[in-house]
Amino acid sequence: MSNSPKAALLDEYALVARALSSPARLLILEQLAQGERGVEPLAEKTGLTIANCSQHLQHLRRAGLVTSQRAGKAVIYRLTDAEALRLMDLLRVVAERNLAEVEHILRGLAGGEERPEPVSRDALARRLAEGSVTLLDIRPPDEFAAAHIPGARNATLAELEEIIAGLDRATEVVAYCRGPYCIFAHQAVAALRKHGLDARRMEGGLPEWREEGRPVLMSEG
Amino acid sequence: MSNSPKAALLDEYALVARALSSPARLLILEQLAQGERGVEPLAEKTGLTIANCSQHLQHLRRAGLVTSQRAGKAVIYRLTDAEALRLMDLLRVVAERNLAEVEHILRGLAGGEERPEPVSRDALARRLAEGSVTLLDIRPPDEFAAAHIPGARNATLAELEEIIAGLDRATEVVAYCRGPYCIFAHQAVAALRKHGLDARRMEGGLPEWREEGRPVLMSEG
DNA sequence: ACTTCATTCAAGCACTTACTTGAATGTAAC
DNA sequence: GTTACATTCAAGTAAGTGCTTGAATGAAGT
Repeated sequence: MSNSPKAALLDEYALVARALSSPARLLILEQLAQGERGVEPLAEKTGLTIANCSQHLQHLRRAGLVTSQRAGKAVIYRLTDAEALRLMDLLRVVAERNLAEVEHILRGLAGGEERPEPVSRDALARRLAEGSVTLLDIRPPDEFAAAHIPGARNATLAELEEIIAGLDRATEVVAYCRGPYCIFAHQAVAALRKHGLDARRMEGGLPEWREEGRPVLMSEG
Repeated sequence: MSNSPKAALLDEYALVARALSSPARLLILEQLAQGERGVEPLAEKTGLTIANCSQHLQHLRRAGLVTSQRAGKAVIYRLTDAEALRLMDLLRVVAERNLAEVEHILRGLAGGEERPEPVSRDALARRLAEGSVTLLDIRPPDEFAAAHIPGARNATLAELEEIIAGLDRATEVVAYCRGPYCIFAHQAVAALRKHGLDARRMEGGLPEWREEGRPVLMSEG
């Protein structure tokens, strides 16, 4: 029934899935989804040792999900293409739809607040154009500096409490963060709603926004 | 940086990917993509022992990719939703795009023949309506009997050589099979082209055709 | 209740994977 | 060339995975 070439193909497909089957590698992919990175920055952001991070990166490269390129002493990794991003997102979608545990965790993140539907990127773009929305970028300042959506205001979760008082309570707040696997926006929305503000998440994150060719402010180039 | 709920979410996403990271489970999913099945038929089709197959199925169920349901003494498994199908297909797309090994295997399947672009399901549907195409279903007879595209003629690879002589050489032949991971159609197209016929594969397989709501002839219901 | 049958569970084995540590590679600057 | 630095390699250990075997569950029919 299954001759050799079929088995060989399945091995390759399974290899791709296997590359996605480690939480550490998903963390790395989340970082790479935001932009290309060297090994050391990736290791620092993900909390892995450098050697371990390098091994994971090679695993991802073997699976075709990332590519690497030397730049002087450093090796720069990046996602191979947008399909990698889609694969990451689809994993999340399947898990959110079908796994009760995920639903439970997301409810916990909302901290008792209701969990409104996210705002589509299309809708957000329209409302940004007409100025009828406050956009918050809930990521570390260095990532905000590297790239963010024009018009967004940067705030970490820690800073959020301080700036809430200064926000216009009449306009809706939309929060976004790294993307597929980032929970900052979830937590920010919960905090904002706890203070009575009308807050929602943007659907997806910065990588998806950029992938669609929408405007992004970048630090270099 | 990564607090506990985030790690818990990543564990769940990784669990989904892990479920897809075994060739045996991909084989099972390929079967389930065609329709719901009990454990024993799945074990037989995939060449796994029943106990082993059952374990794989439970792995897939924990990942939310399949659901089960008792029917008398038997337990019927099926794909949870169309997202599972998309995930399977995206795995294949990434592998075909980025892994040289996959390209190599597919060239080998073509047996030296050129490898034409597949026919889109839309185009095939139109040409079926106007009768300008010969449609071949390259699957085992039992699977053909269970469900197939109206107007298709069933032929296994073994039978193909015999029927080639009887085919109208003026009309293009389109072959399809199980879907994402099935190579029967690839091999059939190579054999047909070797005999000088104008043959191409249908894009995807029966599961994708059915998923789009196109007509399917089924044995029961 | 007993038997039959499909499926699942549990234990054991060979094999693989993730992470750590320390050495090796390769590039750039002096 | 020597030194410094980023990354990769290699070896070792603990934990996990896939498959097999044989027993256990649970539903149907007698």
